[in-house]
Amino acid sequence: MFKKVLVAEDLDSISIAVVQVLEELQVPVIHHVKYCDEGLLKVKKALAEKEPYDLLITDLSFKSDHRKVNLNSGDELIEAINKVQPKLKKIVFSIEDKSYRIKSLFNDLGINAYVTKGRNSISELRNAIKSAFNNEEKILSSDLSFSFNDKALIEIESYDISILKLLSQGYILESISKEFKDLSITPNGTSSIEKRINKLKIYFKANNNVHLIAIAKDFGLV
Amino acid sequence: MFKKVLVAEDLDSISIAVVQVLEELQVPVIHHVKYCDEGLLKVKKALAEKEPYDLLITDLSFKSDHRKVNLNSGDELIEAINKVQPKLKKIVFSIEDKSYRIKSLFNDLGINAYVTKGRNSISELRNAIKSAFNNEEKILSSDLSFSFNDKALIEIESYDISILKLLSQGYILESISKEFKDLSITPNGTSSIEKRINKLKIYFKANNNVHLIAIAKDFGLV
DNA sequence: TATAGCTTTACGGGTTTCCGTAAGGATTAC
DNA sequence: GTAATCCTTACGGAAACCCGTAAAGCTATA
Repeated sequence: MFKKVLVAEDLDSISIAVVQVLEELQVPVIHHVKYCDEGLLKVKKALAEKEPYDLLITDLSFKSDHRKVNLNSGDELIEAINKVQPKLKKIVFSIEDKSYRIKSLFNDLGINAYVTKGRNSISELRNAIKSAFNNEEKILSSDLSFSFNDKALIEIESYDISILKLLSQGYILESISKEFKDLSITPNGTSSIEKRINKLKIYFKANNNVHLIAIAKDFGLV
Repeated sequence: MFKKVLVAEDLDSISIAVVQVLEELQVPVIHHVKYCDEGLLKVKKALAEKEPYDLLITDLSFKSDHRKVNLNSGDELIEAINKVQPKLKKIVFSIEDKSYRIKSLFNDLGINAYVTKGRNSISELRNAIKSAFNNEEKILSSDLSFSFNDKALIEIESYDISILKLLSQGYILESISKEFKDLSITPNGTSSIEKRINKLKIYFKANNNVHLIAIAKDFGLV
């Protein structure tokens, strides 16, 4: 079994249960942090001391409070860790169940397992830890119904997300076009952007921009 | 201390910790349900058997799965329970931290305490349980900064929410006006609705309708 | 009843979205 | 090299919005 595991989870009510699982599995060293920044620090320190972690279990969303932080989310934490210890095994344990988000975690951040917080998530988590230890790949908790071959959501790319984000911030077409030109994102003609928005509206069956953004919010795309 | 407590919480990772707290406080009877429907059933049954619960601790949002349910949220559960056992003490334990939502829980549903899931929520929860037992009123976990005298959000009423909801569903002004006439909600002229939207835009500092809905989604108003 | 004050509705013009058509440019096929 | 195709951009008219102003309706008060 794993020898040294780091848990990044802000909610104390949840971390208690996660730590319990690890204890059951007889992991000798279990560390727990409530902030992503702390997590990165611990990983770096462990590396420096030549006693690196061999597993990270992290949540995605962390509440913000008075404290100033650099890393705001599990995504950012993983991205930062990938720069210093890319081979660290990573399990994400989160309430998020949007396939788009989860796919990008596997494809872009190289996580080993994804477990959704749910009614039986503790046993799912236990299994995921075991599977990860046995070098299985792309482990998904069983209540997630989508498959990786499902082309539907994968086709929404970062370009679309950028548009949706700016729209949700109150930008009008012309401003988006300008912004894209500044960032040299192409295509950046108002017309192309309009067309892309149109595709998104058809795809998500939205009546208008307002509706589209409401749906995008529901899907967790922005 | 309380003698018989019902916990409604779908996430097993959290309910474990909640039950632990109750055990520490030496509550003799602790029941736990993962669905709101079950919760209502248990309350009714306990009443019928003349051994009613004296405390409910419930989450607000419950994940939906294959199972068909009548009650989808903690709000609905409380509303239903209020019809059969209005004097049951109620603590809400949720991640939600939007003052508008929380205020309505106290004012409309008569809950006794609200504890946000956070980095120190277990001790907050313990304190809230004790305070509720001592008949304190309107108990708020300490990380919530708003006050009940704060007029800001309380002025957003159900009329505004209705508008925001329809907007987020892709309705245009004219359709909203028609819908309101059908439901005999007044005012229902397109102009009045437009004016109200305008107020909301000023209030939330939104540039346009798209922006407004994005913000409303963030605030959990729709 | 008359008047003032507020709310609701109506109206109009400027802006943005919405949606179809088409021109210009790049890439691919042959 | 040329044609076909796709992608990007431009344009224009109708619909919906944004926002200010004014009329109509309601309520309270004297």
